Order: sequence, then structure tokens, then C-alpha cells
Amino acid sequence: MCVRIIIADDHQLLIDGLVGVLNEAEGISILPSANNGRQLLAQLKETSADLVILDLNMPELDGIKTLEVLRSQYPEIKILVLTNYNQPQLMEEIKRLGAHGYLLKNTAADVLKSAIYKVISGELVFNEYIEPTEGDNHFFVDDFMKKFQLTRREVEIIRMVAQGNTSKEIGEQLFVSEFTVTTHRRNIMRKLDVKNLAGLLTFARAHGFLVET
Amino acid sequence: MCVRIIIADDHQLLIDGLVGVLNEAEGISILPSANNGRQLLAQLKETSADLVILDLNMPELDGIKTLEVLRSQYPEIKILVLTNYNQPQLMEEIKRLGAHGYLLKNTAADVLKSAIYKVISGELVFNEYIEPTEGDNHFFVDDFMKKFQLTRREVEIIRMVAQGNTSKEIGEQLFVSEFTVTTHRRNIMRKLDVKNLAGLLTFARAHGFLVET
DNA sequence: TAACAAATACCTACTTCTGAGTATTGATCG
DNA sequence: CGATCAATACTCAGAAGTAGGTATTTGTTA
Repeated sequence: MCVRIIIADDHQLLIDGLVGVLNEAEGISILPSANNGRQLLAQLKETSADLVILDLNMPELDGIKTLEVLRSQYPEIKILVLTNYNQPQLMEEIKRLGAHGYLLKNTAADVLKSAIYKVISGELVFNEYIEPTEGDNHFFVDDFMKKFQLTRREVEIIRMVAQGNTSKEIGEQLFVSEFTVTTHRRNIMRKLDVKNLAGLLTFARAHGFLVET
Repeated sequence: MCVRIIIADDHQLLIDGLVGVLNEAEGISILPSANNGRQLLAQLKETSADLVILDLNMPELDGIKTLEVLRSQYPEIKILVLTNYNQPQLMEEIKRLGAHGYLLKNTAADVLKSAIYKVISGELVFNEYIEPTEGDNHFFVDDFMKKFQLTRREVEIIRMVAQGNTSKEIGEQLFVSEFTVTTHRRNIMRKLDVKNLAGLLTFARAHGFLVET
């Protein structure tokens, strides 16, 4: 008895990694991999499989759509979603759509292996949402501050703005006048050279300032 | 002559993959890997290396800070940055900070290998920014539309809003009145149940609607 | 064909943001 | 001590967004 696995992921390096890791494992055989959903489905018409390791963010045919097709056309195939998106809502959605497991890409190889065995034996593997650690959130922030000469207060306000607060609300929360917040905002816009809120948010995000894991 | 490489990445699966791929390559030996910048620096005190493969988004000590330390303390070590961030500004920044190469994680294994050889022989490897393909952007969009009953026009407008356009500008680009755009925006806010622009953007992003690679 | 959804367009009223100018206080640093 | 920066606070004016209502046209579908 050998579990036949197909991997669908647009990151070839990750596929190579998985293949290397899983090939050594007991009772697992890896079928040729796919780089998007379309390739995966084409492949399933040729060879059948027991389990699909599925990335969500793929070109051509993305993971969610692929998942739906798999569930309706190949209900007997187990699906293990492997993604970078650490969002509880998304995990719930994936669970609802009938996947059998949801793992993050920073999972250790042996956790992945045991997840595979669990899923094959009928268990579901949906881990708890992991709060991003302090370290993660620091990421580029210091760099960001240095580069654009932002002060600590300004960084704080960018965060609150991004969370949908108005200047008045921010003022109330920080116990300062809304005019003060407005002044800070103006300075931020000038320093970052953006002309409106959307620009500010996009910019902050593009520079790794607001990171979602 | 063997190139000694240390990999620093918090994604253990990727490390395993790299090790598997590179171990087979000619003239490359992989030293024990690190899961963050701090570990990497600790390791360099013990063993020296010729090249470091560096992820940017790591806990404890992120890639940029690690890069700076490496350049000042170990100027003879080559640095190949391997990341998911497909942003020209970031790549420029990394280049400026003295790295020798910048690759995306969806690179094929042999491209990575040849990049390693190039960097070791003194070349810099900074590829062009790759425009995300249509396929990439589709990602969750259809799902998003279905879930929140958004129309095609509304989705189009969310995108343009996110890019920092005002209603008037959007109207001009779509050859419709700014009032029409305003109406669409109002409907979008109602459907998504958010109260302002920041909320809209945050929401759209949290649901994978606006993906940056 | 009747019903409906989608896209279009306008109005009024109010809130919020943006840009420009000005000023005070406290901390830090040479 | 004097200079500078960060944080605070205010005013005025104009631009943009938000909330409500209403209405026409077009295309699709029951």
C-alpha cells in the first residue's frame, strides 16, 4: 500500500523540496507535479491519485477553484492545502469547501508527513490560527522609518489609519486633538510623497510595513 | 574547490527543498541552515561560508538587517536574496545594500543553481521585475465576487480605488460620470459592510482580493 | 413580454481629508 | 546656551468621500 500524491504549486523550488522530503518517507510515492490547477486536472485524467497537496495562489486556475472542481469530480481524493496565508477566515472557507487539511508553508517536514498520514486515515488537519509573533511584525518597520524619516508617532498613526480609523477617532484613542492627528497625517503624506489615503496604504504595504502572514 | 553555502529561511520546507536540489549539484556543499538572522550570524562565528542564501521575511532578525550586518562584518561572503516579494523598489534597495543577487521563490531549481555559480564567479544577478500575469490576479476574485454579490463593474472600481484614484479620475478613465462611480462605491461599501476607504482596502486585502506577489 | 439586475446619472447634505500657514512646549545634542 | 526636532494645537479653504433618495437605459432571463 502506497499513498500516491500529486503536488500542485507554482513554486518549483517548493515542489522540489517536497519531493525530496516525501520520497524518503514510508509508503509515499510522488506522481509528477503540476504548476497550476489546470495542469493538475489534466493530470488526474491520466493517472489517479490518493492525495493532492494544493497551493492556493496559482496562475491559470487558482487553488480555490481547483478545490471546488476536485471535490465535485473526484470526491475520493484527499486534499491538503498548503499555503502562506495565515488567515482564520480563509481556513474556515477552505474547510467549508471540503478540503481535508490546511497547513502553512513554514511547517516542518515531519509535521507535513504526519498530516499526510492523518488525512489518509480519515482525519482532518486544521491547525489553530497562529498569531504572528512580535518579530514578524517588526519586519521592515525600522527600515521603513529610517528610509522615510518617519517618527514613532507617525508610524503609530499610519497603523491606525490603515485600520480604518478617522483622524477624530485616532485622536480620541491617543488622547490628543484631532488637529494633531491631522498634522501628523499631513507630514506623513509629504514624507512618503503620496496624495491620498489609498496611496498611503498601498505604499506602506508595498514596503512591507503592514504585513499579513 | 567546493562552494560552502548556508541557507537562512524560516520556511523549513523550502530549506529542505533547497538542500535536496543543491546537494546533487557539482561543487556545492550545504552547511547547516538557519531559521532566522540571529541563528545565521551565530553560525558564521563557528564555520565560515562562501555564500549565504537569504530570505527577507524572518522572525528574530529580518533579512534586511541581517544583510547589513553581513556586508559590514563579512564583506567577502556572497549574498543571494531569495524572497517572495516581487517589487522593483525592494530589489533596488537590496542591491544598494550590497547583496549579490535577488531571486524570487518561484524560480526554477536550475536557474537558482546557475545564479549561484554566477554570483560565486563575481557576477551580480538581479533579474527584471516580472509583471504579475493575469492569472495571478484572478486568484480569489471570482470567489470574492460570488461571496459578496459584487458585479464586475464594482470589482473593477475597487481595484482603481485601491490604486489611489479618486472617483472623478476613475470616471474619466472609464468614460462615465463621477456620480456613477460614487454610486458604485456606495453600493460596494454597503455590500462589504465597511464604513470608509481604509476599511474597504483592508477588507479587500484580507480576503485575497488584492494580491501583491 | 414582464421582471429583474446592472450600469448609468443626478441632487442634497454632511463628514472627512488635504494643503497651507502658524505657534507652543519639551527633549536632546553640540 | 542655542539650535533643532518631535509632538502638540489651531484656523481657513477647498477637495473628496459618505449617506440618502430618485430615475433612466440596457440586457438577460423567467
